[in-house]
Amino acid sequence: MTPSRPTPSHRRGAAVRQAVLDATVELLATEGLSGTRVADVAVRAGVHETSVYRRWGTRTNLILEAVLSRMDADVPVPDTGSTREDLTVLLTALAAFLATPTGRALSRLGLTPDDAAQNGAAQGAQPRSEFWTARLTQAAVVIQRGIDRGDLPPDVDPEFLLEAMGGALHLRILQRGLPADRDYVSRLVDLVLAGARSSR
Amino acid sequence: MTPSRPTPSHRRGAAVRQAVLDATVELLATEGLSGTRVADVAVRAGVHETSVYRRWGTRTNLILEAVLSRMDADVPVPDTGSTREDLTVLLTALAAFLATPTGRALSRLGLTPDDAAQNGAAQGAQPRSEFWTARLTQAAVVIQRGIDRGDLPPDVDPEFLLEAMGGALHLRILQRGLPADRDYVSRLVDLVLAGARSSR
Amino acid sequence: MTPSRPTPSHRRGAAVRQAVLDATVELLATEGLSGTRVADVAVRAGVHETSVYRRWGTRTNLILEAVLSRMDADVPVPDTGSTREDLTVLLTALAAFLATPTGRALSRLGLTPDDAAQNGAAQGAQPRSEFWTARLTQAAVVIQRGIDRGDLPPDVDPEFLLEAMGGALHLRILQRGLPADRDYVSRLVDLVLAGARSSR
Amino acid sequence: MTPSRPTPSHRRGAAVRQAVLDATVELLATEGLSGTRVADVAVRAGVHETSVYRRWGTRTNLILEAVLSRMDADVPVPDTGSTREDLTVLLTALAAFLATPTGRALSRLGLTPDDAAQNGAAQGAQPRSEFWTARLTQAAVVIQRGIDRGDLPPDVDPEFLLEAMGGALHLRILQRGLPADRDYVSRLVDLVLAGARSSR
DNA sequence: GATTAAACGAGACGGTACGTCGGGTCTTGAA
DNA sequence: TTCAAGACCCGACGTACCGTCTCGTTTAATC
Repeated sequence: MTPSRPTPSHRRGAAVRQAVLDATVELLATEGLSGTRVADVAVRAGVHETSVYRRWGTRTNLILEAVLSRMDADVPVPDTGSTREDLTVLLTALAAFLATPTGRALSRLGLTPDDAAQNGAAQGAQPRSEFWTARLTQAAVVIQRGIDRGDLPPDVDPEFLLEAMGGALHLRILQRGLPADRDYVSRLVDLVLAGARSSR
Repeated sequence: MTPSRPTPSHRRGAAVRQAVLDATVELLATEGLSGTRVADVAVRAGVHETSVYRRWGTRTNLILEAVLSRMDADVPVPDTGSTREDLTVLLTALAAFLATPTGRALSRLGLTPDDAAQNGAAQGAQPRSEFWTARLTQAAVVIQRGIDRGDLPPDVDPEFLLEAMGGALHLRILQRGLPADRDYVSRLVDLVLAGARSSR
Repeated sequence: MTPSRPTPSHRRGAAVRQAVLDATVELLATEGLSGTRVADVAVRAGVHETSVYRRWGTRTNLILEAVLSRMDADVPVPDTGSTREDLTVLLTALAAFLATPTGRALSRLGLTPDDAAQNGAAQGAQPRSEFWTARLTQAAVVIQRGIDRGDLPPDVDPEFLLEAMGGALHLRILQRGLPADRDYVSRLVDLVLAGARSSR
Repeated sequence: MTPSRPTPSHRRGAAVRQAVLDATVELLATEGLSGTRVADVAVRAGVHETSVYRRWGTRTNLILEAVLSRMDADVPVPDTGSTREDLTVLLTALAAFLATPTGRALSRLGLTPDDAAQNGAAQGAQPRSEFWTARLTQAAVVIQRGIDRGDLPPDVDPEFLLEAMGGALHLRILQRGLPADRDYVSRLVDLVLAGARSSR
């Protein structure tokens, strides 16, 4: 299954890192979030548990990194020439990813440890938050191209629109456990596009 | 099935039940999700830990029930006479609830145990899923009144619209850790209302 | 198996008592000591758990009474006309009983609750102790008949001899888990009889 | 399999092991069997409860090992030059040990878990059984020396005699809760010695 | 034959201990 | 320096079973 993973007893740096990340994603996919234990990851990666802790510090960090890297790979930003098509493709990929055990894990990781951000302001590094912001910013080009193309009015807020669409999928798939098929995505894109064109 | 007359045990049971649920909500609010331990809940409720396990079986069940009952109480369905206003009020309340530690807990509870729904179909009872469905159905009257009033075209799908709006808040608040102020809610309502009026 | 046990919903006194005792012995035989739970006994006896506690107070009391009554029934005092034969029969029956799960339970019940008799003197009722004393006294007639018959010198201590023989079986069967066959019993009787005849 | 050199983990392990065993014996002596809780043992040994479970698996295993090691230390095999004296010393020590809370615990530990040995044959490791066998074998030299010395006929069975004497003490002290003073031990030795010399 | 007290059914609860799980740390030896 | 190895710490979860409590209900003896 996994390509011959060299285990020369003492591998170094990047090799260990990648092996662990791969093992994490695999376990996430087969065992789910709570079934993904650091010890198991270590065994599967052919690495000692201590090494994992040395590098990532906590289980949450490890999983977060694994999941986010996976999402980056699985949900690319398309460029088909059509705003509508771009969004459909993007959201379909997102829906597919979220339906995955790996994707499901994302929603359960909490901002940093638990809900540390109890006080109004975000005081520390919040990897997940930053990730979403980065992700939305990346995807914003799809909207931007629509504006440039004249498909959309120039005053729309790209991130806002994407947040609305992504959020719908998030809620439907992750919270409600319902599927988001092509038709659903289509209606969603239509709704938001129509709203964006006529609002204000 | 409902006992014709509430036996004394039932009466005592109900008292215990409520005390535990209240204690859970309180701890959720002050200690956060991971800080809410069954033992502490029991102490605070003046009840023995075993009684909690007898009734709810697992920590997750307990917290789920507590959170959901709380949300029902904190996010009522308004009826102001204006569709726009109804939605604004509803979503503002939802946003406020989600920003709460109690609300935050909701997104981290997973469908039933972990991600048990690995196999395509939902095979068991999934309290959270059912809850959202019920919640959206309840709130659908707001949209329906808009249709009756002529505010919205008759062919819109109430749950779909609510899912889109609720999802946006969900993603923004719970995943991104950003606030959703009144203005944000406003724009969201505008977007979806405009989309609903002109799409298709 | 059990003869039609009348279960007219609310049985009284002696009937309940006997049903519970029977159920206890049965469970002891099939499930062993630690597998004999009060709740199970109650179910099997067709009686409510509370009734068991009302009557016997503690699990230990219940089991003790059940075991002792059983031993009285299973290990009768014989009278064959021969001292040697009497002892052989008696000890063989005892060995058989001790090899039983029910018999095995006896050695694990402790004097009263735990080891309450830490202080030198026995301060309370110790049913098991009394039971053994009574049992040895009963069986002493076998020795006494031997004395009367001239088989044994008049100054031997009946209880002492029985204690030695019973103890050997006890240790061998209950502690060592070894069988005590007819030959073993025979040698034991020979040893003690020979000792009693020639000592002092 | 035995590690050629004790690794540091082993060294630390041994320290923990001894501390736990000591703590167990102490608690056994002061609190009795049922008062000896794993948690308390751990605290007293300055070790975490989990470490105890890691090593011994169950409370029973722990206590068994503690008790048996203690008995080995408290009941040495004497060599006074006189068979009668050897036996008296040996049995007196045994009686003293059995009268101890620690000794008392021995009789209540069951063969392995409960009465698992329900089926005729001993299918697994039964530490207590093996212990007694080893103990009797050790003590057999006392009898053997008696034979060599001409005190006893050459065809007597050493273990058999010891079992008889040990069993008497066992029954008297552990089951009947009665004391076994020096005179009692004396009579017991006399009885068995006389029997052994003249029987058959 | 109605009344009443003792015994029983029923079900939840209190309480204590056992054992499990998994995240995370520490020490030492070796590559 | 990094990693392997293995025991440990720590804290929470969940389970098992004993025994108690309250109250409704039945039964048997009494008036």
